[in-house]
Amino acid sequence: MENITVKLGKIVSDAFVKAGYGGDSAPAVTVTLSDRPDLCQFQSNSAFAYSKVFRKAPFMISDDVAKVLNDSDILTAESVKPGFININLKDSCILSLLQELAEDEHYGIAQQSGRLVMDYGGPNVAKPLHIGHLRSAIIGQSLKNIARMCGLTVTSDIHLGDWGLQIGLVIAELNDRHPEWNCFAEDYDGSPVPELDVDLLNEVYPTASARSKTDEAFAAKAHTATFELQSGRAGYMALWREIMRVSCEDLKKNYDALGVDFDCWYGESDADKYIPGLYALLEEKGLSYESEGALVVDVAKEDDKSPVPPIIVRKSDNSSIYATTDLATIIQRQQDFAPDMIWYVVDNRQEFHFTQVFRCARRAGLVPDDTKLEFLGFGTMNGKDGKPYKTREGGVMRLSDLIGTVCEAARARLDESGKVDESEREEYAKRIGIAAIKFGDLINHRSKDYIFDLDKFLSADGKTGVYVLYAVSRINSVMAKAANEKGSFEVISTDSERALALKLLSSPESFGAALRERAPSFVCDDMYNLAAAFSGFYHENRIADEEDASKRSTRLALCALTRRMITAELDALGIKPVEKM
RNA sequence: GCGCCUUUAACUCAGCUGGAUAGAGUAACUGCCUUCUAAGCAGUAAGCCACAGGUUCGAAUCCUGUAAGGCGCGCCA
Repeated sequence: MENITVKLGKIVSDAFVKAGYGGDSAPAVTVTLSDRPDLCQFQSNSAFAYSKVFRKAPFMISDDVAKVLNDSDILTAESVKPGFININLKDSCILSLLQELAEDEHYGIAQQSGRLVMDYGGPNVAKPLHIGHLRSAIIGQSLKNIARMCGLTVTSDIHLGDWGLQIGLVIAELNDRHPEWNCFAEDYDGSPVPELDVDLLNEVYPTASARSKTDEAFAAKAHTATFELQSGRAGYMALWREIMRVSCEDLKKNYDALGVDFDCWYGESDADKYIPGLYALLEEKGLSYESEGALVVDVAKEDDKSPVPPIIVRKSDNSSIYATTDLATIIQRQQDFAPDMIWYVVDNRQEFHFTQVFRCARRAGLVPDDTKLEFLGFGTMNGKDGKPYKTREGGVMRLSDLIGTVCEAARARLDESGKVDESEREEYAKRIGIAAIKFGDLINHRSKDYIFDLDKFLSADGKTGVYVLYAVSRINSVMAKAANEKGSFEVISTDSERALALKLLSSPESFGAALRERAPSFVCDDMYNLAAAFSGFYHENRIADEEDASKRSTRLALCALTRRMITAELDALGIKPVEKM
């Protein structure tokens, strides 16, 4: 289905031509939602642009165009000084557009095509998920859903950090503690390695990481272990597989709880087999050379405002580095998926690194020239003091702790209200908690830092995920009262009905905006506004017990369509609604 | 030092390619539950859009500069 402003844009554009303002030099005509809802529903400011080309006062042009537009039987137009064209849809038109929207299988979202690979999540194995991992997961998941709803073919890849120094650190630390383990023997025989558990891993990594900063000998051991692992040392590989088993199981559990999933659970290690080919290609094209013992590729450009140093593709100890695996992964993705775009949903602070990686990939021709490699950076979650969020104890908050705390608050509120059966409260509390967390994050623009306020999440008043779920549960409730009645769009009799209707018609555009800007906040914000429009409508009109049949029928149809649209938006944001609350 | 980002109401943030009176939520203050869920609705108050120039008929929005804060700048990811 065509977006409403696009549809109107064409009509107004035709009117410009009919009014005598055509030709190749004529600017594009645009129609937008009105900035002044008290004056009109939609507006076009194109007469201003036309006045420059046609050397005529804007008002004279808008006047001519409005006259033509008023011949239409679906809208009324008014020319307002200095040159605005104010447009209102006739109610009959609104009603038929609502019907069209209700029948559209894509929720009115304009469809596009393309193949997209998305890289998000990016957790390191052997490290617990903390709130620093939250944004990549939920922004990535949401962008994936949005892209799919817009018609794109998307493959998502978690891109585990499973092949770098962090693994070497864990191996070195375990080796120190348990030198007797079979996997550390030079002549490891392939027998099963000792079983690990996630709590152990979660403790070992931070310890090893801290130790490497002060203990040079230990750091050297970790580097050696990393290199030997990457070289395929059997005992280390066996231990690595055990680390992976334990860690991935735990990661899956955490991502499941968040409602985040991935089509591929590839890691840096899966790119390993493309590394020799990468080195060969770089060598063959004469791009790589040795510098201070490392293998590097120049990626500077003449118009760089500040010097861009060469990218290191192989460390001086011969082991690979994140640039290596990122480049090799591009080869893998090109080979497996031949995407039109690859999106990286990664912390803003990695932008420079990806600039280097993308430039190197271009120089080496790892993907066709028209394949887009995009860095979609996200901002940091800061505490109320504006610094990276820390718990009261000063540590980093575990993701599972955050989810638990917020869900507990939701549970307490459900217990208090008593609207939900005991048997369903736990599940509903989880959904409400996750909704609060996801909405609270996604309402912020992807690329900006934001202040994370746990108290705000717990109170859940106002512009929150809870508000939206509450609106949905009220729709459920009112529709249940008239369950045997289908509803149809017959008549608009109040302003709040019309406001809701117009909001519904414009909602699909938020998906296009979110996709174009690669930012779920557009859908999130629209969803809130739709829920708010519904709340106003709900309070001002009787619905299930309205006596006039046409009004009742229309209002029920509005409820059904609102629920459908909000549900689609919730779905896009990875939020599950609840039946009641 | 160089580069990138941010600066809008007391607080947290919107503000699309420049356009008509700069918008939400929170906090504050008023009203509204014997009628479909008050986790709600309606309203009041609150803004030299960081500062200074410039472009334009018109600037929170574009350009230049200044200030404050954040982030990044070869062998972590």
